[in-house]
Amino acid sequence: MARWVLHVDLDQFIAAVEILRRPELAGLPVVVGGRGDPTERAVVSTASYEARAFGVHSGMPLKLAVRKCPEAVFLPVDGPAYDEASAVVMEAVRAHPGAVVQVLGWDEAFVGIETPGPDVAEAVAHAEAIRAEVLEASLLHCSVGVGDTTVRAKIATDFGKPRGTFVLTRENWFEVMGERPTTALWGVGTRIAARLAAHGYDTVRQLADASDDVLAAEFGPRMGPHYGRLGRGLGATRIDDTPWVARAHGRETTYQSNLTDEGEIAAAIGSLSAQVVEDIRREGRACARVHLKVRFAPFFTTTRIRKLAEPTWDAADIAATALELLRDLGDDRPIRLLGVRAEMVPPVGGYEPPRTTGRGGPAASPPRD
DNA sequence: TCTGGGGTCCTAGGACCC
DNA sequence: TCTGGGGTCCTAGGACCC
Repeated sequence: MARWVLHVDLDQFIAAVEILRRPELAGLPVVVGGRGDPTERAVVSTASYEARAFGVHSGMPLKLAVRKCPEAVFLPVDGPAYDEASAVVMEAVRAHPGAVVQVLGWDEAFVGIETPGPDVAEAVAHAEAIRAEVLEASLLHCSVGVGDTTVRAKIATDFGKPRGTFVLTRENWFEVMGERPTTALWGVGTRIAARLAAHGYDTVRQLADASDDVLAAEFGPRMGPHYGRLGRGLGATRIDDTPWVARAHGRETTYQSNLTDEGEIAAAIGSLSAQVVEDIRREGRACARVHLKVRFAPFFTTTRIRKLAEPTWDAADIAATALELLRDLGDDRPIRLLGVRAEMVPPVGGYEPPRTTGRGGPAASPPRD
């Protein structure tokens, strides 16, 4: 018997959902982001493959996207539509025989599979079946990475895109990844890569061979060795389908014109706090700590945290604490962005694994003792 | 070009207690 | 006068992912 990790990832998910309900957009460059107005301060959530051919990609300001591709169709983000499509997809994945499913976001999930024999072809057969089942249920195409760890499966998916399957295991890890830059790893961004490069670790293979002592001295006793393991493709081999429990909910808004007026700022914090309270009420857990995030013009962002004397459900308490945090900053530059986050009282007994799911979260977290 | 909005986790250092 | 070592709690800040 062998254990495999599959990573299922929908192709251009958000754009695909939009094209599904507006078939006349098929084959056109489609860019989804913000309110769909490329003159506003907002960024691209997803671009269709046709738009990507013009150099448009996720995270790019809409203002830049429209320059790169003036003929693109710009659409607003419609979260509820993606929630609905995602639910259909995940239901199809969960229905696959033997699948243990850990959802990572709207458009991706890990699937644990056990096969009778050791041959990876058996895992690939599951991957192909899941792709067909997802397509049948949702009319959406996906790609699947097959691996012997979460890290390898996750990275494999990119090589399978679009509409394909790719296998990445101990057997071909270094052959495929060894000479690639460390940023090709899930969990290594440009900052970490720069610090690794300062020690002479530029490629995945160099990181894999790095000394744990050097890594620990640079990144700490937990994260250092963790990066070494990433370089070797190591990660979880077993998928945990424990439902994810939110730690916090937050709301933030980038204002089309900067805020300077005190009353305007207080009103903005009040509105954000009210939205946050709606979200934590749905969870049934009170707010224990308030986080304030502020981006001052031109582009300086900072956050502050304050624990509340007593957990609260009251938006006015949260707003008052957020305003206090802002006042304590003593910075009166114009504000581009405000965010209020409510960190919730942990459930009795603390949080169960998995810790790294929900939308976002550090990709492959180091193991905890 | 001008940088969203939703998240999670790690590290470091200070305060405080024993 | 000089001041250990362990533990916990808290905040600030950084990093990453989708």
